[in-house]
Amino acid sequence: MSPQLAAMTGILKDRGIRLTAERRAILKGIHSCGGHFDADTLLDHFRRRGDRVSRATIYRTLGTLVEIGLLRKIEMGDRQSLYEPVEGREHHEHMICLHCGEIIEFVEPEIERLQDEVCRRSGFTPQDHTLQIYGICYACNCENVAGESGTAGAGR
Amino acid sequence: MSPQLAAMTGILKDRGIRLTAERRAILKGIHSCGGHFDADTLLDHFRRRGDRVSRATIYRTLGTLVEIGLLRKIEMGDRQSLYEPVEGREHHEHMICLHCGEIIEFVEPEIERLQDEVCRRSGFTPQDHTLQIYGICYACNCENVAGESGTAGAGR
DNA sequence: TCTAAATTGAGAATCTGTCTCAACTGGAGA
DNA sequence: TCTCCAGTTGAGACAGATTCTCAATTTAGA
Repeated sequence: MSPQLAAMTGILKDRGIRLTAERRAILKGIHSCGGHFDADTLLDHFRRRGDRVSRATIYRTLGTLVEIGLLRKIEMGDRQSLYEPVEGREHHEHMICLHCGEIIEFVEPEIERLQDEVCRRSGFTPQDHTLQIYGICYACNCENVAGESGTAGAGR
Repeated sequence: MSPQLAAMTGILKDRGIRLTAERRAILKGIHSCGGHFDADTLLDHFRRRGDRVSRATIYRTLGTLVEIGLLRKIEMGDRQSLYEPVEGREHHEHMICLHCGEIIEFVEPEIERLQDEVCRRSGFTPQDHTLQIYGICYACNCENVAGESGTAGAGR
């Protein structure tokens, strides 16, 4: 068991959340997915491996993991939510490539500070925020310059 | 017909988009709604007035208006989209009160500038972005200090 | 006025996600 | 190790927003 996985299961135990076979599988699945993933990807992952974890359990468990701070939920606007492990990483925002779907993380503390300032000015108490920049990533830009086959497509 | 409405219909004509009775009604409805609205609000608006515009037409037309830049679509994360007229207004972001649902607009050019800088650094070509801050608005803050009935509720 | 093409309406379909409830199970205590 | 029960699960119904389908209708140019 990887140290991260061990840490996660430890946190569940500490919180008095039962370590069921399904939850173990989901934690493992999250790590094998790497970065960002959605509920359906995880469901497919289990189906392909022959593990049986129901849709309801996946959604429930992802919700629990968000609640206890092990995952972060990112609302993508295309009415599908993505999740990403938090594991002590800095709070970051996302650039999303409309061409290849790549998600690039970035950290810009000055933006965070300005947001806080805006809130203070309006007497607004911030609890959470999302900043997403949609556009074309470096790789797709290069490709397009090379290929130049016309419109990039990829909705939104 | 208001000058804004005239301008909007002019834009539709210029684009070769047919001016049907339903589209006229939707344009008028958008203006009478004022600020932010969702597809369902618009549908209700028509139902109450006795106008008959189908749900499909509303969604289709709103999509068209976003496409040609007359409306801006705001994804709220609770998997319902809001729309707002663009009509030459400055690009702004939103603070959303989790308690009363109030949407407060704000402009912060410095944040925009920093975003552009981040993109430039990554070779990312930005096309659009969304920044939403969730929290508790001034009015609800005051109310809570006065009432102090416990948790504010309102999920997320 | 005619006509082709665009648009509409009604309701089915889809897509995420949540809920229900009977069956199951982890793990604390005996 | 055994028991027990509160917490969990699975299957599928359900929900809400949005999109799709396709026949009927309408717009706008000729």
